[in-house]
Amino acid sequence: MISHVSNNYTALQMHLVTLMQQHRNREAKSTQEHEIQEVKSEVKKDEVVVPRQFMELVPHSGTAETDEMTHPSSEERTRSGSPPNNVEVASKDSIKGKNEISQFNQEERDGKRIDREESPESDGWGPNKAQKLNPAKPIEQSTEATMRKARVSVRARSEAPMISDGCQWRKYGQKMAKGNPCPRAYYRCTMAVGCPVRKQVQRCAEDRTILITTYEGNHNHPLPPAAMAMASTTSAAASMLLSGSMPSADGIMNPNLLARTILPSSSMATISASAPFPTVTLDLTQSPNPLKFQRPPPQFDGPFPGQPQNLASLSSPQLPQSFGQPPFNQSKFSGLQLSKDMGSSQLGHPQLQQPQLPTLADKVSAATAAITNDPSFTAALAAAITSIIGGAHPNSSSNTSNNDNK
DNA sequence: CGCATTTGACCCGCGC
DNA sequence: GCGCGGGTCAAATGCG
Repeated sequence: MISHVSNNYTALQMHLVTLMQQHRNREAKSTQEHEIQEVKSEVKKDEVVVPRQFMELVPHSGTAETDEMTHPSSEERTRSGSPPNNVEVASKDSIKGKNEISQFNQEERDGKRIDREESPESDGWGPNKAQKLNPAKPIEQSTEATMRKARVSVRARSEAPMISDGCQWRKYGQKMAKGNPCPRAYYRCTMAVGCPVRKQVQRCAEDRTILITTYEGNHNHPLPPAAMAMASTTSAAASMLLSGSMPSADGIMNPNLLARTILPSSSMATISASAPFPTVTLDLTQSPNPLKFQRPPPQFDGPFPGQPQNLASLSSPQLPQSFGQPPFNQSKFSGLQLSKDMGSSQLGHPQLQQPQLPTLADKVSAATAAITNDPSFTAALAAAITSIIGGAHPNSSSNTSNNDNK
């Protein structure tokens, strides 16, 4: 049934894109007789709905990260390297509440942002310091803070005090969090001087075997393969969340809607925008529970009951990519249903599962891809999970990630 | 001795 | 304005 729904949904998307393109062509012809401003407004409208988000999301995929690996220093500085930085541009505009962005403007602001962000980083990580340094730009600062606060949280069962994720971390603080008898530990990345990435590690209050690791920020240095998976997840997640927060007449995407979209079907990846900071949660603690598949399919009865078209518009920017592989989505999606209860067993024996059966990462990727049609996000999710599950196998991690990208 | 960790102090935002 | 909680700093401490 889910495959059927997915089929219909895909067909609907294709139809929508076709209509939009026809509409656009017609407008382009007819507006030759109209005023130039009218033409501009149409074009802008289209840019906001389709190419803009496409432009933001695509570079955040694994390929962008790979570029960083091969050209770490110079590339990083010119285009700032860290995907959510682009997101910041989007959210900045979202706060300003204007849909007047063009690609040119975006580049221009990107340049400004680099200059802004470089100084606080070289000065240390403190957002407080950053705020003190630039007291004259409250709006942009708050947006920047929002960008930086986009987080990826990973829940996994582990007896160890910290999950090995390929990076080097230094503990810089520990606090007792309210409502949790277990202390929360604060770490920052020490693989490069001035790397802004931080993470928090805390045990779940309800189940202390569950370790909750929350990542924040983007690395400013090349990463080992195992660490890259997690980093790309952070980037893609932040990208997804914040690009979805931008306003438009069509309501491109709402994180709450997205959360409702992903949650009921996979129960593995959830997105929360209601938290103090937008957070993606990867839940790797799911115990086998076949009954979950008895649940009804996702119902879009969320906070936006009258706007099912939001879902279509959110996915449409990725259509050119996702349309190239509908069989991929569908087949893997059904694979998820068949073998989801392998999730916990794979945690213990990742290497045994790969040759014959789809990996857990494949399944999550397929599930989220089928729903979101966002290749960069789903690939990153899959890579992250592979990274965690196969923490001792960085090669398999990167391979799986690459395969997912393909 | 150098580095990492610990831990109390401090800062800041937010709600009342 | 005040208190609270989250997050960070930095001196003290521990460890190899």
